[in-house]
Amino acid sequence: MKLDKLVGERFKEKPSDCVVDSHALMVRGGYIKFVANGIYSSFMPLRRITKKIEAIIREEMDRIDGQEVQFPVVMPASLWRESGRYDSVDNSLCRFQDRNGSPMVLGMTHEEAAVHLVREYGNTYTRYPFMIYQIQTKFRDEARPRAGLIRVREFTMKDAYSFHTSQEDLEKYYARCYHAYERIFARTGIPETIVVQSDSGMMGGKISHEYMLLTPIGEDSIAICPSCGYRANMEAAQSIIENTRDAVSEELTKVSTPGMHTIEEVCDFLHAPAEKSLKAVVYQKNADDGYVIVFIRGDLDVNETKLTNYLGENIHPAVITEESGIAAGFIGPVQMNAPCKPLILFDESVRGCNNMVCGANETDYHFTGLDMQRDLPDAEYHDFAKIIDGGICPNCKKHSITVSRGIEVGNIFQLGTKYTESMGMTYLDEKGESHYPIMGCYGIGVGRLAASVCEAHHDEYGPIWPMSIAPWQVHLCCVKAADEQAHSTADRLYDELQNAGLEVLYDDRKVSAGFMFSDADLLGVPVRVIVSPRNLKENVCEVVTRDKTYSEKIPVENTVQAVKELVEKLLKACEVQE
RNA sequence: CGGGGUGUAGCGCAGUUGGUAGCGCGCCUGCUUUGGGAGCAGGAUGUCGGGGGUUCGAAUCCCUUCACUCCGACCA
Repeated sequence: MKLDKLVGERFKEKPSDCVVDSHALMVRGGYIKFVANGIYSSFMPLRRITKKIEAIIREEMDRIDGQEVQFPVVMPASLWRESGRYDSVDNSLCRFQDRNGSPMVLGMTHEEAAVHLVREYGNTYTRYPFMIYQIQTKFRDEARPRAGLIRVREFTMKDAYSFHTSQEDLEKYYARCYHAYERIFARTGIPETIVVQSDSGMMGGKISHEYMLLTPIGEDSIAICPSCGYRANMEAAQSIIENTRDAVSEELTKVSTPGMHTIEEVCDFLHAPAEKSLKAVVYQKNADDGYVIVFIRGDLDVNETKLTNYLGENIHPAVITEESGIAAGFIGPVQMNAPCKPLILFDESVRGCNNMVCGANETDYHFTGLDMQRDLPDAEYHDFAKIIDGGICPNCKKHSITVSRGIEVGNIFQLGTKYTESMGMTYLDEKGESHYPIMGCYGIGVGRLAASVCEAHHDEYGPIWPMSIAPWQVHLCCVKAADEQAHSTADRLYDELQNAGLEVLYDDRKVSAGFMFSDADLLGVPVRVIVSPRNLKENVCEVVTRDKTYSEKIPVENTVQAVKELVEKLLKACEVQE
């Protein structure tokens, strides 16, 4: 490929709406162009990268006996009504009508299509297990796309669905897929990706894991225990608190706290530490706006995923109205008799505590000396708290938890029978009895993976692509292309490098060296060959790597061989052992 | 969905008593240059996000609408 014919411009200035590096570099480097909110077109360099990523994914899926299929992007609503998701999913599912007025949806995920495809095929136990996968466009009308390709509305995803006749068989296959995913991320250049336990939510599944690339720009928070290796998405991490109880319980006393709404204000005013206060967090159920109040230790936060899972329905932060009778800012568990009849829940962090500060359910008043055992003997406690940095590891019980940010580049999920049951997929076992197959599902966002590799491997000048997914393997620069000898030498090398089976991007534009090198940096090709009159005086070419770990002057006649060996070495470095 | 911000050339931005639409980069032509985004000269590019209003006159003032973006909520 000649660089002067490459469609897509590179430019120097950072677009003002880019806040993460991978986004800015992909726009500046001529990889993507913004089309609409969360929707991008890709130029050739990114297309070449994603094709290589897809090829790696295919190899690994095929290695674990996957069969590549393809589902439609547009599906009839009836298919989604079978699973119940046509009504249950929020408006991130894009619904529309065709010319006949039939309701249709754009595929945001393809469990329904997968079950539909194999519903008849899978009617006998003899055909299990099997896995089908596709690499295809998804559309999710996300509320808030951000960070370039990290979170978009239209994207390419590899999604896989496995079908089993027993939980044991699913688990066995799940382990193979777990391993295949580790290989995929290692081969695409981010072996540092970690696996974390994740929330399986209300999906009916039991176990799920997410593959996270740790980076400050990530959208997920991950609890990690360096001591024992425990790793979990914060949504799923159990919070353990050592409750303290003073030897002497004070009297429950109503005190005036005029205008003190927040925990900080109240605790400052009463000279009490936040750990000795009871915070009320108010939610409403999405379904009927019924109020839910969670009492939690003042210094902790509610993990809304845990709360949603406990309730079995979705919630949102409450709008506290006059009619509800809730005294916002002064809510407490004692003498709570608001007309709206809120559901009262207690977090484990306040179990059995005494001498606590809490609201008195009366504007401008709090109680001191609350004793959970004495004053609220019937309280039931559940884990609703967010795990905190420095918190107790649920596994090894040490105070060792660190919280980091990460990008979710993939997930695997033991789905169970949610879709096979709802969609009526059954098989007959050897005794002639009918059962629902058990499913697993496994996803990887291809574009997000490309952006994540860029995020993990770049410098201020551009991406540094790993050889395994680089848009080209070699970037041939002819500095001072007006010089006849240099140009003819570079032309010859271009042919010879290609004849040696290498993917070459050739820049023979008559531009300044600085301009040429800046473009090369933005394109991030791992090996660069520089031909110039200056080098030719010594009869050499410069061969350097984008990451600057290698820089040699090679005699011109040996250049092709040296470059080929270097490329092979770098390719090999991306491979993983069995 | 809640709260903030921004819309002026491909990109980055300036533009207040309301009076002919500007700068830098990029682009085109020519010459000179050429090892980390070169110099000179000339040139092209705008429904000032859209609609409505006030006014002799609106990028500028008013109303309205749309888009993008950031923080939060949501995320099958």
